[in-house]
Amino acid sequence: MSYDFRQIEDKWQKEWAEKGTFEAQNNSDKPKYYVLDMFPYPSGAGLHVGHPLGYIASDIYARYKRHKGFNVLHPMGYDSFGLPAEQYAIQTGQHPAITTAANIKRYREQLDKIGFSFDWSREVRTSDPDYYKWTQWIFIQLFNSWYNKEADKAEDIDTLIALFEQDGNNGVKAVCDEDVVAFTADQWSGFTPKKKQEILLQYRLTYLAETEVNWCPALGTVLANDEIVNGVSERGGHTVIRKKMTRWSMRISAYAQRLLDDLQKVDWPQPLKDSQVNWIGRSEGASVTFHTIPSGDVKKSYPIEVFTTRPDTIFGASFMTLAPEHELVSLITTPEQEKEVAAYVEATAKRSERDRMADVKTISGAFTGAYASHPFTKEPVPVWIGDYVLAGYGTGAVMSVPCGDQRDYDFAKHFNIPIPNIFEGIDISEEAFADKEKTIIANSDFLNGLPYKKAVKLAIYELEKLEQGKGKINYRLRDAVFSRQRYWGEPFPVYYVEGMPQMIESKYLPIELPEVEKYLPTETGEPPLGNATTWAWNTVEHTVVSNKMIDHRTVFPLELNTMPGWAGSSFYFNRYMDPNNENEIFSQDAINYWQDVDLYIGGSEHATGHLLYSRFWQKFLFDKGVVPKEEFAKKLINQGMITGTSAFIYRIEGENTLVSKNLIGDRSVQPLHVDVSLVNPSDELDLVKFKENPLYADFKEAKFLLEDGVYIVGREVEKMSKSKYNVVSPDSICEDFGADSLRLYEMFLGPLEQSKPWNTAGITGVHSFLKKMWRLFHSGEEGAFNVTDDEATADNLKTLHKTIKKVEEDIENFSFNTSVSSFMICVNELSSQKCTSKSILEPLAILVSPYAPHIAEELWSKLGHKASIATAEFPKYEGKYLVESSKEYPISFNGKMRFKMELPADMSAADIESAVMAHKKTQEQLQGRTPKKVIVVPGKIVNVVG
RNA sequence: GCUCGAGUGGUGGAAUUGGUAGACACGUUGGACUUAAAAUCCAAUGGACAUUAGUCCGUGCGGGUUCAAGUCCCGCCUCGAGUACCA
Repeated sequence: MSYDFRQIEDKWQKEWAEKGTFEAQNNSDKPKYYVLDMFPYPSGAGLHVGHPLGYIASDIYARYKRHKGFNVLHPMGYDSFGLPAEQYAIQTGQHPAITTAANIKRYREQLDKIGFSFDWSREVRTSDPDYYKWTQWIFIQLFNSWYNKEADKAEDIDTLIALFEQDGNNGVKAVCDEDVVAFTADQWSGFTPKKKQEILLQYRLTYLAETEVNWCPALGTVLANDEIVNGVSERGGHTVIRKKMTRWSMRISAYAQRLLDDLQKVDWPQPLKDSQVNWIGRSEGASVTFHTIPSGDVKKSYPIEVFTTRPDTIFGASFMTLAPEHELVSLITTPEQEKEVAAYVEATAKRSERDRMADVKTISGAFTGAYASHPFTKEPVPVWIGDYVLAGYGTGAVMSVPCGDQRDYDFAKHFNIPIPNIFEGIDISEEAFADKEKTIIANSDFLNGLPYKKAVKLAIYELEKLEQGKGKINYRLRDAVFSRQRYWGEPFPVYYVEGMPQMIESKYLPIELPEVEKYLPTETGEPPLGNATTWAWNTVEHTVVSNKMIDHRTVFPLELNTMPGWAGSSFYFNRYMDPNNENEIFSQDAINYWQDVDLYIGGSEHATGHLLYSRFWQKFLFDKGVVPKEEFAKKLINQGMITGTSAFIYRIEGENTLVSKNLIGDRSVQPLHVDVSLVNPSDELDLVKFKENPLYADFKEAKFLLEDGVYIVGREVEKMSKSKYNVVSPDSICEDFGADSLRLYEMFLGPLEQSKPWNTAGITGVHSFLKKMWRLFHSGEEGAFNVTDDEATADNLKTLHKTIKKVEEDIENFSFNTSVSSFMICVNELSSQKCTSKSILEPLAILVSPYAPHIAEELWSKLGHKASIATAEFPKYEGKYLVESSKEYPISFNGKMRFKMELPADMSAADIESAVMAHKKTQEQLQGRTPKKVIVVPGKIVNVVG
């Protein structure tokens, strides 16, 4: 019987499922280990061979840890809310829940075929009401919390109310809206309930705010910054414009510093940490307030607050620049400048974000006619507006120091604004000087002669004395918009009374998504949930009205937006610990046992989205005492992307003729994607199948220009995608070579973290390794199972232990590719040694089992074991079998102090030692000195360092 | 522009901490077994000269440190990823 992978794989996959082999217990004497994959969005296209790469790696590690005696949690689920299902619903009327369920079924079938050791009893789906009940619950917790800067943590909103009652908001150090108004305890108690709610909303960790949002008209929805790439929507590439809307926001900015600091606590890839650091964008400096000088036309003085990282250069500030959107622009502009300013503001508003970013070189701006008084010199400083100042960063206004900042310099040159030099011994006639380290300040009153750091300190000190500034740390990280005008997302547990948001009590959760007739926004521009009016009323009736006295005529009673895609994925890793708990998000026992994720594997594209939001929610839940760890994942690995290798045919322009790649010459041709399944590994197109394929009906009558009778296609590496016809599905690989071959091959392809193109050609290598391994256990014409109790030879043991050592090291270092090589060497050696010893083959099966679990399991059972190989003990490495030796040799001396020495055969470690000593002596005679260091390279050579 | 990362045979990639460069695999060539093919097995496979031994050159380029450099240092080149008027 030969290696029948189909039969073996079917058998064991069934067995694992039936016996629940991989179900983890929430308590155990064994140490715990939590291995997690980023759960997928179940798209309609199914899996291609690129998707399982990370899953295979994590599965190998999970299986390895089980062999090492750990109680392993290795779950899988689906991030099943999302835009594609909704857009499909808009087009076809098919309910997203139905398409999503179908897609999940397909995903599950595909995943099962690969033989993963997932604990499916813990599956979660973010679109499942039993799951999003807890997404809604966390939202309520966030609403009922504020961020206490003094304690540096989130606290219950009641503690804030207590503070207000005691002493107003004087002395309350909170992260809150910028425009909170001061009030006393007396004033607080005098406020109407509505007024109190308005104030509290400015402190809550999730709050309603009228913000400028990224509105995508084509998708009819709001997008987060990270959903926009190069000014267009990530999905679909549609135009995005700025628009003011009332949205829910998450006060993630409260956690900016902790999100930054705690990166040191986690073992995550440096590039990923770098991009989070960059995204958070901490910069230290000062906020400085300039006051405008009243004039005949504008009688009032307005304070303009700016943020600068260079307060030391304040004496070089020769003008100020506001973002065109800045709220003071209309207030301070003088009548004679009004026309010009209005025209400029309108022009920038028209330009999309994309245009503005694409063209950063063109300098534009307008003078407002206003002047502000310099804090120290009291000289008038002209106030300009310019689109190089961004409304969304800092205060949307800058003090412009042309001698120290290239953008200010260019602006000043363009508009003929003076460029005073405040740097000692620096020529600024050509460009600005921005080197902090070489800065010595001049022409700056009390700052003269000081270097950068000292000047910054003194400038801030003096500004504080004038009450016109203070040291400040600014973050680029903005609060995250949390509302989407979509159907297929979590509904908010929110209703409104007199326009103020109220939380529905937790006991009524989940607030389930209603059925709607249409998945588009309503005709009045409300979100899709606005189509479900009975739902809205019934929900309020059921959860609120029957319990409280609420006026039925309150305007729209329920929140009609839904939550964004990242809501459900920001805590799922914790829910896996106790996924079927109906009463709690998870039991304290479960979370205290599993604690956090030990190994998390997923793509780097989530660096500033999912991974940042998840850290934020984890920190919040930590503050509230819900989770015991402040970071949710100790170690993280980014697997690389497997790209596709597209194939091209070439049609001669204007003719129905297809020309083989190498015959194109200087003909003008149109390259067309051709399905990669029609091309063999030698790049030859299968002309028969090609002509039969209805996709290529246009070419039925086409002429072919062939080389040596075959059509050679062109190749190019691209992202795997249906539209490029370069998708290779794992199912076809499993069908042809088996899941074990697929698993081994994906690992063998190259380092896990590296991107690489898929190329099916090489898979025969790993496949024949499996066949060879099978033959170690089976012999004769019929291939009967054949393992003996023979004692292992020294060579056998050496081969085995060498492999144990290598494979163990490789797994610990996540170098899975090289361990596959080790398996091949091991099997080659054992087969040339004709090893049939059970004492060798049994540990070998365990060694291979994380990589090729089906064949290992089969052999394990044939060796007479009743229990699954999954928990068999990983074999121990014994170094004594590894002493290497080889043949005789002459000692040579090449004049460069390098000596080669081959060691005699059958030498023990002690013999090698004495040979080295003898060698040292020889060298002493030759050189007249003793070598300091001797290095033995296993096998053949001794190098002596003199 | 800035920040990371990477450049090794025909190809994917090995190379422990500075210690035999090219493991392992694909591909190619030759051979065995076959009527034949497939499968399997064996051998060769960085380049050049020599074909018996052998010698020289070789890890993007140019320098340097070292007995010894793919690996460390300095200066370049190329490619990839992320990010970008962030004051």
